[in-house]
Amino acid sequence: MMTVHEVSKLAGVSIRTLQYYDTIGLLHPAGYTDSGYRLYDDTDLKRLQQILLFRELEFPLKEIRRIMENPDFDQAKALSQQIDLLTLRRKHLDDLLKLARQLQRKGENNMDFKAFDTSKIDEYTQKAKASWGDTAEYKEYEKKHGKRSSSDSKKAAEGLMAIISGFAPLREKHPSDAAVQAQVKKLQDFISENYYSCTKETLSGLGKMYAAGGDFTKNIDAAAGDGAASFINEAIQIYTK
Amino acid sequence: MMTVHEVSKLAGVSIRTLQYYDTIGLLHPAGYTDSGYRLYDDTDLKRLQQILLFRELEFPLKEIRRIMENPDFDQAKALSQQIDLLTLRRKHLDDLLKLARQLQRKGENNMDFKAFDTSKIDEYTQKAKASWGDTAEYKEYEKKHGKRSSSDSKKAAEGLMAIISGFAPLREKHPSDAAVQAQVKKLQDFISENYYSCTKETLSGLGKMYAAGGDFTKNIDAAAGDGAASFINEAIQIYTK
DNA sequence: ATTGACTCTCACGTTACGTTATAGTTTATA
DNA sequence: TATAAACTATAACGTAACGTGAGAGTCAAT
Repeated sequence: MMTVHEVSKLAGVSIRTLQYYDTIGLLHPAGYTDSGYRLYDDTDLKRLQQILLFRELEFPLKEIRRIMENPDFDQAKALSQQIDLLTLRRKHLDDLLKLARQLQRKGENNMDFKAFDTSKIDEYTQKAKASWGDTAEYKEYEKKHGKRSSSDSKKAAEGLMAIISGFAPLREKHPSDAAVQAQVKKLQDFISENYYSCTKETLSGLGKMYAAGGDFTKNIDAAAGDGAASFINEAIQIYTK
Repeated sequence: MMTVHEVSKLAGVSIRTLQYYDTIGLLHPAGYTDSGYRLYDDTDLKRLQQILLFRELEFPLKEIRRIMENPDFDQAKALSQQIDLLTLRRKHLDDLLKLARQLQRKGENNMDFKAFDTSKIDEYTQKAKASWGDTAEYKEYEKKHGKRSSSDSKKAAEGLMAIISGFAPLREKHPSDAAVQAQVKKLQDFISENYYSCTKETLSGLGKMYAAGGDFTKNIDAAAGDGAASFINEAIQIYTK
């Protein structure tokens, strides 16, 4: 059993934060002393770790609580999503870095704000949140963000997975093989049509995310065989170079 | 001249945000129509871009204003620091990703919170802020964070640069050469003693930052010759593998 | 028994906007 | 030319996640 001070030191959060998390019901300590001092155990620490991961991804504390309160909360699933989101964020940082370097070199104008665009991250975040039960909020979101009904987006997702599956019979070839590369182009075109303009750069980022070990990796490997995500990523990296 | 709506669309910020930035004096539009509508020009857009970069790095708006108000505000210097900070953040994300993957694999406990530690980022942020004039706040910060007086830290910095300079005569050799690798080890030991425990992993991250094109790159190249930062990074990457 | 280091619970302050509410302005259309 | 549709303005209150004292017990060591 650890005191607030000890947990604070170990986890790098303030004592006030621990107190706050207790009062809002996000993280109750395992117990209290007679005099009301908080006492944390290992389970609490693990929970805190989860919370901090969500927090790094800028989930509101209320959301985090809702997600973790859920009786069918799935730690593995959460980690999967967190990995996807972290990968997206890394991509975002890379974009910003590139912009900064451009500005540095050209000293002059580069009136580009695409690097600040977080819509892809936001979208995945929304989906992730929605996958944790609250159907009401999700419908709300769908209504707000255009009419693409969930049946439409399901159809799009199916089309995407069909293309992904198309990689399965190509697995024996080299990623640089013409047939494989053609399939990559198919993928790019499909994304451009159904989601957003998919430049080579965007595609490269997607490839990395596919192979990052999160939900994407799982789904892809399930659809096109183990190791498929990694294979596709290799093909994409060749294609985009 | 663009309206709020147009700027909002282009830059991906809300109209409210533009209004707010105007009232707090962070970004005044170039002019107003007779009826009080805001009108922005290209200069404003460039300024907004700078602001957004600072904001991505979680600088408080007041700080951003103070920095950019400063008559000797140096855009190039700002970009340099921003690059360093973005690089640090990327490293931070990589750490989190690694932690998440570990948790995913081992399903079991990995009671490690080092990945959440942002002290290096915070420290550099403080230094960056301090370099923009406000000596009062900086002294305050030094007082708070232990007694390492600025003379002490200057001595440490000098020691570091001495080691960096030590790479200069080795530039003709291959990064994997024993002499070069020995120098890398010297560097690691020095950092461990004077700053923080410098694992191979930490060192690898530092190497990348050295070569990222920001302040570090500049200082290193100035001390040990052009291209030195990149050379040192290569040596580090070999050493840490 | 006292001191110094911890801890507790209020309770107000802060940042960066989101969100109405109310009202004037400009543009497109009938 | 009237009038709706779309845009913009200020004002003012709401929110999230704590930071920062204030005032008051608690615990470990001297």
